[in-house]
Amino acid sequence: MTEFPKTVFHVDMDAFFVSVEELFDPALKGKPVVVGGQRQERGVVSAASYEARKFGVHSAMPLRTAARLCPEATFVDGHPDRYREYSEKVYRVLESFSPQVEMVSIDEAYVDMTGTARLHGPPMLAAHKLHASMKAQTQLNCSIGIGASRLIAKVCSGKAKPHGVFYAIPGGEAKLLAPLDVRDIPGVGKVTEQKLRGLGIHTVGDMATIEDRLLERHLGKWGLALAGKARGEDAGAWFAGTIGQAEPAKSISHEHTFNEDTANVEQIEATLMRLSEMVGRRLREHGFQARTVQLKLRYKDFTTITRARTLEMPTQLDNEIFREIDHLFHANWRKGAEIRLLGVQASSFAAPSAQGDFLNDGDRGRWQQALSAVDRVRDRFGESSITLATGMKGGFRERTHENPVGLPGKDKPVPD
DNA sequence: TCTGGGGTCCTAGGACCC
DNA sequence: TCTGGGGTCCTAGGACCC
Repeated sequence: MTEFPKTVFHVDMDAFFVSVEELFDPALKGKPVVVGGQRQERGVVSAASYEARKFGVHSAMPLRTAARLCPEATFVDGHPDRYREYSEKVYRVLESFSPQVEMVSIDEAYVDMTGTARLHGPPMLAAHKLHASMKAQTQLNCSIGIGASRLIAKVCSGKAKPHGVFYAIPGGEAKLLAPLDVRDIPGVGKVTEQKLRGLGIHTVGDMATIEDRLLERHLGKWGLALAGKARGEDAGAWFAGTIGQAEPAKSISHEHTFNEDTANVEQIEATLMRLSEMVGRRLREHGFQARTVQLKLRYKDFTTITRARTLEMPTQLDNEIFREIDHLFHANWRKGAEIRLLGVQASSFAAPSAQGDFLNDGDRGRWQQALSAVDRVRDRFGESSITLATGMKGGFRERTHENPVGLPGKDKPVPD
């Protein structure tokens, strides 16, 4: 048996959000486009077209900054549903090239192409076939990096942008990495970069000359991992590991930044209720029961706290989540202080409990049934068709928008 | 020009148990 | 009796990614 050389593709969609928006509005093509919100809004750029990038606009930049740098840009709200839909199309294309596909984000994936030469030809040929197939089936462009490990492939896809292929021939990894800025290594952010600069380390090559223990002392576990490998030894194994199915989620969260800071308790509680509903809904969708519930609170001055509580009984119910969150809020809010952001997170998922016990559990059972009914209404009429009231004592109080739907109190029948 | 939203992983300290 | 140490759970904060 011949050992096939490990061949990993890192496939990165080009300006993904912008490209998807262009499919829905072809007039955007060739123009500077900023996705993420309107020009005067509080928020940041999710994605910028290559035309907008020429003006210095890039993702994570405040929208208002982008508007100043590029006044002629068209600002577009993001459409997560569209991106998810296209992400699935991308996945299906990749899956037709190899069974080992791992989406690492909505617009990026690792594909293990080891041993596929008979089917798809050598790596460069396979990559060009993938380009063509991607374009034909999704109308989108991607960039492809090829290497003997995830890290090498990832670095290569960066070099391939836009709409190119970059192949690191096995054996040349250390040479490829040496001139790179430390910041190009995934996992090295602003803070780590500054620490490294303080040690006189600017490139991956510099890193190779530093003693392991020094890196470990300054960067901990991660530093140690970087150290040996920067020398090129075992470079092929950086982040090597099985490429396969995504792991199940470990947490589910929603957060909201107010357009204007607020200390209005009703507005705050309404927001916490809405966030709790969104989290509960997704827990039920996934069949998860969460043991830990966490509140996130960011004040006007950007100081941020999180406060968590682990429950005796895991839950997936909006009202139980909200009860904990509301309690955490009142126990920790500096009363009267203006709030910029609120967040609700659920984590520590328990194995799905015995359904029977749960459903027969009196009050909780009724809530479970009522919320399932709410989920069905939302499936049919949209998210905004129905919402629970805040300050819920006892059963539901109805509060509806355009599409009024009555919710049951706990003694009333559940509608279908 | 103030700084989104949804995630993962790591560190560190305290409680608690053996 | 004057004080060990390992393991696990929980909480809070922070770095980082797209």
